[in-house]
Amino acid sequence: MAPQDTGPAQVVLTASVARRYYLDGRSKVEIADEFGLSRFKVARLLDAARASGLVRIEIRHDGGIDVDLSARLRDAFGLQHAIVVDTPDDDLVSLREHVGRAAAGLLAEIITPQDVLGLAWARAVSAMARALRPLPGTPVVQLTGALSLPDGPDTSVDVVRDVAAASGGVAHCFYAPLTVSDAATARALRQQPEVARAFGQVPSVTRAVAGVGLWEPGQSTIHDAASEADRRALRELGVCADISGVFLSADGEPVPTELAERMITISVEEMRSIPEVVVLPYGIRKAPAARAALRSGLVGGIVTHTALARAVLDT
Amino acid sequence: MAPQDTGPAQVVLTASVARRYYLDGRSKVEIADEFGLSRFKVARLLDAARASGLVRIEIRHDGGIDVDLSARLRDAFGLQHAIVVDTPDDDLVSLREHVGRAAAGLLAEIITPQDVLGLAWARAVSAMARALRPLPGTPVVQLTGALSLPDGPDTSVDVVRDVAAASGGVAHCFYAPLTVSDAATARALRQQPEVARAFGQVPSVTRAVAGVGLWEPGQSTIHDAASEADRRALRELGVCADISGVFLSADGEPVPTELAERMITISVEEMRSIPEVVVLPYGIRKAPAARAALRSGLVGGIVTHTALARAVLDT
DNA sequence: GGATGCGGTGCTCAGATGAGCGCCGCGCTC
DNA sequence: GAGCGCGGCGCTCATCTGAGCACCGCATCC
Repeated sequence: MAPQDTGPAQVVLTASVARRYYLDGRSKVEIADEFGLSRFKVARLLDAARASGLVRIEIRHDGGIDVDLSARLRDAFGLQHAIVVDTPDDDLVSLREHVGRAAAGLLAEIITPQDVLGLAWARAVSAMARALRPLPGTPVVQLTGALSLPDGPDTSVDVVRDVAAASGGVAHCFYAPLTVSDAATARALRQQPEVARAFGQVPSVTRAVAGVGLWEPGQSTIHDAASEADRRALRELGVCADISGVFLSADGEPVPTELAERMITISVEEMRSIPEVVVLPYGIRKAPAARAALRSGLVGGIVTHTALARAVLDT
Repeated sequence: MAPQDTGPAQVVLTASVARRYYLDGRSKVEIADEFGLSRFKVARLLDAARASGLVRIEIRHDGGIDVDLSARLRDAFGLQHAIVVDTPDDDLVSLREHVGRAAAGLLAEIITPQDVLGLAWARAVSAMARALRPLPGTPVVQLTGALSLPDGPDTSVDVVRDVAAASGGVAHCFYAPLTVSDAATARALRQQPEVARAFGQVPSVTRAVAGVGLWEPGQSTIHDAASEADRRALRELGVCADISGVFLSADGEPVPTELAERMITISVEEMRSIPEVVVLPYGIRKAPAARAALRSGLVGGIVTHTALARAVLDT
C-alpha cells in the first residue's frame, strides 16, 4: 500500500533542490520560494539528500598530499604541522625526494623574516635544501657537525650555506665533525669560536629541521658511522631513535649516552627550547623511530609519506 | 620570493576545516573556536576549498533515474513531473519496460485516494500497469476504445481492470473498438450506456496516463492500424503526434481530423481539462512527437529515457 | 618621505538557519 | 467509534552566516 520510501518525483525534486543549494549556492529561503515549499521542507529535503547519498561531498587533494592522514597525524600527536606525502612508492631515494620537496614547501610557507632556522644534518634535510625556493632573508644556524658520507655530496655545512644563500640570510656554520673519539675533544671543539658562535645562536632558533634515525643498521647515519661498541651500548640502553644526535627510547624518553658527549650537536634541552622542530622520517621501517620522535614532545612538525604515517597511526 | 599560492600546511588546514564543516556538520563558529581562527577566516577557507576543488560536491542518483535531465525537462516545459530513466539501452521493448516501471513508481507516488485516474491505451501504459504496485483505492477510467494487437496480451479494457483491481477502486471500463469505419457508428457507440458512463467520468479525472505516437510506420499503434488513406490524409494535415487519439502538429497544435471522429476516445477539450496528463514516450525516433506533446500544453508529466530526453532538449 | 594600491583581516547588521516544539491528519487498536 | 501513536509540517527564537565595509601592514612608486 505504501508507495516506496521515496518515489521518483520526490527524488527528482530533491535533486533539483540539492543542485540549487549546493551547486548554485542559493539560500534555502530562495529555493523555498522558487519551488513553493517552506524553508523547513527544503532543509529536510536537503538532509534527506545527504542521508540518502544523493548528495556526496568528498574532500580530496590531488597535489600529492594526503590531507586526511596529515590531519589525523597532526591531531593524534598535537603537532603544529603535519604533511603526509601521498606516494605509493617504497623506494627510499624516491621517498626522500618527495618528503624533501614537501618539507621545502612547508618551510617556504611557515618561515617568516623574523624566524631563525636551525638545520640538523640528514639526507632528507639535504633533499629539502635542494628543493628549497627562496626564503625571506632568514638566518640559518647549523645544529650538527659534519658527517662525511661517501655517497652524499652535501655535508651539514653545505646545506646550511646553501639554504642561507637561498634565503639571503646569515649562515651560522662551522667546520667540525659530527662525532669525535672522546668527550674531551668534543668539549674542546665546542669551545672553538666558530662552533661556539653557531651554538650561541641556538637559543634564538625558532624553527629547526631534522631527520629521524632508527637505531638499526642502515636506518641511521649516526648508527652506521658509530663503532660496533657504540652501536651495542646504545642498543642496550634501549635507544630506539635519534633526532639530530638526541637519542630516544621507543616511548620517546631522552636517553643520556656517552656517545652523545662525543658529538658536536645540540642537547635535549636546547632542542626542547626550539619552538618548532620539524622532522622528516621516511621509509616504512622507521615507524618505531617516528613514533618515538612524535611521543618525545620534542617535535612540533613532521613531513613524511603515507605508508609511514599509517604505520605510526595504526599502533 | 612568494611561497606558492597555498602551501602544504595551508592545504591540510583547509581540508581539516572542510571536513569538520561538510562532513562532521559543525558550524563555522565551532570550527573557528576549535582551530583558533575567526569565523570569517573559516568561511574564507571554505570558499577557497570549494573554489580550488578540494571539496567536491556531486549530485548523483544510482537508482536508474537521471535526476539532472529530469529536472531540465521539467523546467524546460513547465511540467509538474518529469522522470528520465537512465538507461543506455536502445531496444524498444527494454525501454518500454523501464519507462513503464518508472511510471508505475511515479503513479504510486503521486496518486491519492482523492484522485481519479484515466488510462489511455498504449503499450507503455500496459507495461506500467504490469509494474504497478497497489494504489490507494483510486477509481480508474478508461479513456480509449480497445485496439486488438496481435502481440499485445492486454487491451485497454484489461489494463483498466487490472489497475482498478490493484488499486481496489472502481473500474469505469467499456468494450468498444478504438476506431470504427464511420463517424455515425462512433457517435452511436459513444451513446451506449457503458461507454457513456465511462466518458461521463472524464470530467472528474485528475490524472491520466497515455502513450505518445509518432505519425509514421511502426511509431504509432493508431497509425499502423489506420488505412493507407487515413495515414496519408493525416500526414497531409501535418499530423506529427498522437496522444490517446488526439492528433498534434509538430509544434503541438491540435489538428482536427476526420479520423478522430471515427474514434472512441476523448476530445482535445476533455484532455485539456484533465489536471495532469502523463505521457510515456520512448525510443529515440519519437523525439518530434515527444516535443509536439510537450509543446501542446496538454501534458503535465512525462516519463521517458535519457536518449529521448536529450534529443527533445537539444533542439 | 609620503602617497598609493593591494591582500588579508575582522567588524556590523540584516537576513538565513537550526533545534525544539506543538499541531494536524492518518492509520491502528480495542 | 474513541483513544493512541506516529510521521509530516511549519512555527518561534536563539544562533549562525554573508555582504559589505573599514582597518592594517606591506610593498611600490613618485
